[in-house]
Amino acid sequence: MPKYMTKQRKALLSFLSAHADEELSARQIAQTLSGEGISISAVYRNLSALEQEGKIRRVSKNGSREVFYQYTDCTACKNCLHLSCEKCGRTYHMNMPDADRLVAALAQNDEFAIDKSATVLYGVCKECKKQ
Amino acid sequence: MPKYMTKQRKALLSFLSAHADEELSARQIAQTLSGEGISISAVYRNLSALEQEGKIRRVSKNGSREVFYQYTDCTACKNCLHLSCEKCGRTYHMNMPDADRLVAALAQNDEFAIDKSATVLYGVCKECKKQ
DNA sequence: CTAGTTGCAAAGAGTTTGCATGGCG
DNA sequence: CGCCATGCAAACTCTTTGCAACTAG
Repeated sequence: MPKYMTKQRKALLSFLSAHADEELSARQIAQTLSGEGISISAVYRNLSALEQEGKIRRVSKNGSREVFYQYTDCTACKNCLHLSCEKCGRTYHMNMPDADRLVAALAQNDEFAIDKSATVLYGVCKECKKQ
Repeated sequence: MPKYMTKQRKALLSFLSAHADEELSARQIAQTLSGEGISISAVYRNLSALEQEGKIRRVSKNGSREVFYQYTDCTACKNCLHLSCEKCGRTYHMNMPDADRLVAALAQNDEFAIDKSATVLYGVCKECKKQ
């Protein structure tokens, strides 16, 4: 819950919104914004704050220790599945009817109750498949 | 590809096979086996070797930097989806027909080609749901 | 015997934290 | 002006690596 709008936070927010739904590492962000005069610790502190506010999602690939951040209003999609493209790194939000159909199918066959908010499906998206 | 069967490797393998499909951290393993006279570096080196041999899977929850290891022959299930129970931490291997049906359904609706080997579905398993 | 393994300690990478300084409101 | 946020450097955690000593085959 930030109280002041510092120039560092402003720079971070503007950078993030210009790269919505992309996977960015803290290093990547700090490096790009180094010209704006923001330190790596300020980046981390602001990312944590944004995460707590629900404006950002932390993501990581299975089995990897690398963590990325995504500017995505996650309060808006508590009930949808996420698809992550391995080529471009973009996250797609699966609309609820489709998600529910998929989840229901699985519940029926394997008696496994999927947690939609924790699950991410990896693959290749429509756009990247074309190329 | 290990050449010698040292007492350390023996202890590690016996511990792992006693906890097949469970998620274990390197620390956890090293701590439990400290009585057997195995150092943390030997644990890491052996885990890496086992991973390369395909006898172990590295897993991590989305958004977390914590990595766990699972004694699971992953060469056997290159073509099946994995279900991970958030309660007991066990991994279930979804049989291929079901997995393919799910993947096909998604490909049709959203034109997204799922990568089965990279995807893990999180939720609660049959057993844990009962309790 | 001799090459693969181990233990230790040092080196790394990524992230967090304490504290004095600086700036938003 | 007062409190919040920043920068810096130190601390931390997890993992990897170099090297000499040890040991399985």
